[in-house]
Amino acid sequence: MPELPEVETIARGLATRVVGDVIESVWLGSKPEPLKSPAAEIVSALESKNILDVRRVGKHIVFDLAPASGAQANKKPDAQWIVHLGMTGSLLVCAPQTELAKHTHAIVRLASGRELRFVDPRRFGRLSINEKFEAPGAEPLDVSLEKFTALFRGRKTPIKSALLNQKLLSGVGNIYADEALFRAGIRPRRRAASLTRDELRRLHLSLKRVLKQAIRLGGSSISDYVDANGEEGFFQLKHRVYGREGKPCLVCKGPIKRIVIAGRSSHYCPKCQQ
DNA sequence: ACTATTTCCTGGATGC
DNA sequence: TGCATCCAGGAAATAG
Repeated sequence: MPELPEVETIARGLATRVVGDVIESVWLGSKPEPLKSPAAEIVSALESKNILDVRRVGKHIVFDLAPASGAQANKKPDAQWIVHLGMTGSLLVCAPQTELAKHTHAIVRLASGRELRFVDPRRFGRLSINEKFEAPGAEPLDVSLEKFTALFRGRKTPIKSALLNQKLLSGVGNIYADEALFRAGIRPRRRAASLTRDELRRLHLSLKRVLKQAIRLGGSSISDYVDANGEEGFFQLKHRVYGREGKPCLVCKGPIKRIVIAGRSSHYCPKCQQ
C-alpha cells in the first residue's frame, strides 16, 4: 500500500525512465471508477504531450506535461496528469508485447515505443487532470516544527487519526503513522491537542526520520508493492510495530498491541508509548 | 466546524 | 477440496 516513501520511490523511478518521452496515444479501460476527470479530458490532456517531469506531491504522482510540438527549451507545463495509486495501484513501464495484466485500467503509449500502464485490482486508485495540483495538507518532509505544532492545536481526535488526515499532512499513511508514534513514544489514542511541546517535537523529528529512512530503503514491500522497476523496497524489515501484533517490542521485549482507531489497525507498545 | 463511521473494491487468508 | 466469511485500507461520502 503506497504511502509517501513508496510513492516517492515510484515517482523517482518513473522520472528516470519517462521524462523527455512523448505520449503518442492513450487507452482507458471501460471501468469508470479510476477516473476522476472525464475520459475525454484525460485523453486530450495526455496525447501529443512531452513529459517534462514526474514527481510526488503528498501520495499523488504528478506528471508535468507540455505540448510536444515547439521548442524543447524552457517549456512550461500546460497540464498535469495526477495519479493516486490508492491501495493496490501500480504504474509500470513495459514493452508493448508484455502480457496485459488483469485490472489494467489505462495504457499510455510513448514515442520511445514503450508503454506506461496503470494497473489497480482494488480500484481505489484515481486518475485526474489538473492545471496546478496542490496537496491539501502540509508536506511532511518540509513542515516546520511551528507549523506541525499548529496542525494539532485544539484537535480532540486521536493523534493517529490526525496523522492520517491528508488535509493536515499529505502523505502519511497507516504504516508510517504507527512507526513514527512508536519512535516518538506516544500512544496512538492520545488526543492530538493533549501532546506536550516536547512530544510534538519528538513526533515531528520521528516522522521525518522514519520517512527519510524508508525512502532510502526504497519503501516498504508488503502485500504486492513493487516500484516502477518492479523491485521491492526494504523498509518492512525496519518496522518496529506495524504488523507485529503479539511479537516482542524491540526495545522492552513486551508484546506489541493492536487496536482499531477510526477503522484502521494501529500497532503500539503499551510500555514504550504513553 | 469537527469528528466518527460507513462505503467502495478484490484477493488472500482463514475456518468449517 | 470447496465454499463462505473476514480482513486489508485511502479517501470520499454520510451521519452525528
